[in-house]
Amino acid sequence: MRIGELAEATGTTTKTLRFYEASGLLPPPTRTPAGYRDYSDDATARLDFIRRGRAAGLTLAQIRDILTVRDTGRAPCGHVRQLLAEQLDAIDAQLAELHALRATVAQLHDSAANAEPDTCPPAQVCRYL
Amino acid sequence: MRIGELAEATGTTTKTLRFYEASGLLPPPTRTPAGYRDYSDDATARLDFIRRGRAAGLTLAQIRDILTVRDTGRAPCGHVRQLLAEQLDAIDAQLAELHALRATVAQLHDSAANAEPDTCPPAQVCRYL
DNA sequence: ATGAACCTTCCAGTGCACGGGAAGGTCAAG
DNA sequence: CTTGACCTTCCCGTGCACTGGAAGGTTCAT
Repeated sequence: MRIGELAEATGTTTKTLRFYEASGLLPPPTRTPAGYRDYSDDATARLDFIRRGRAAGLTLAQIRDILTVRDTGRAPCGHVRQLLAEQLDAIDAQLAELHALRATVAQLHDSAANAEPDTCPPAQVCRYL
Repeated sequence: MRIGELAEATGTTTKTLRFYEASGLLPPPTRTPAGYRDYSDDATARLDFIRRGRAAGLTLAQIRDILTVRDTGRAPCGHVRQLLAEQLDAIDAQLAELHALRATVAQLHDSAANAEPDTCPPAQVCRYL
């Protein structure tokens, strides 16, 4: 498939796909005689993985590290385990912070929802936050 | 308190404090006769709020919106509730994605931890990922 | 064979959240 | 009265993840 089709299929842009290739996230695909990029089907799975990682806040460098280990396989297994453990720790830390923020925002929202409309007259400071 | 003390007290830098002021996150403090910034104590609480939001992945623009509403208080209460609800939704979506990523990374890590060392001979592709 | 819709490389710019460092003013200690 | 640590503004640089646009080649339908 050509770059435009892959971009369409994965909900991204041709610009981003070339950028990912230059950044080492996508392996250089084969080319047609005219020089067009010709992607195989597993590119979509790879891009889905990248998209999931991005949506969860991983950097491209982190995602590239995981993919590189997967691709080369020459890294010692201990290194793979360590890398995955580090990613798990990072994700857990992020989850903890996100849960904490959710709690405070939820509390603010509850007090705003439970307040009487009359307790917030115009021209007075709104103390929901 | 002066800008250096405030930076020290909140674990940030004078550069960041001036940047926050220019970005509308911190109100311009009073000045000493010499032109030095002279912060009141509630600046530390405000910066703690900013720090919590940042740690959880909110942008400065989102934090500024919340702070602006709090400061002016002239926004209708419905707007405040809506803003908080949107933040909650965004946080929940981020949490869901982060949980999903955690699950896949945890699975990879488990299979790596449970694998026999001998099943990963050198020069063979490591299929932990 | 011509026009639209693709594709190529390359270079430059964007938005975010700062950080570096210059050039100069201020303040307390010795 | 000088030294050093602070402060001021101003402007440029950085890293990340793209995004825009120029200049040109390819493919395909009409």
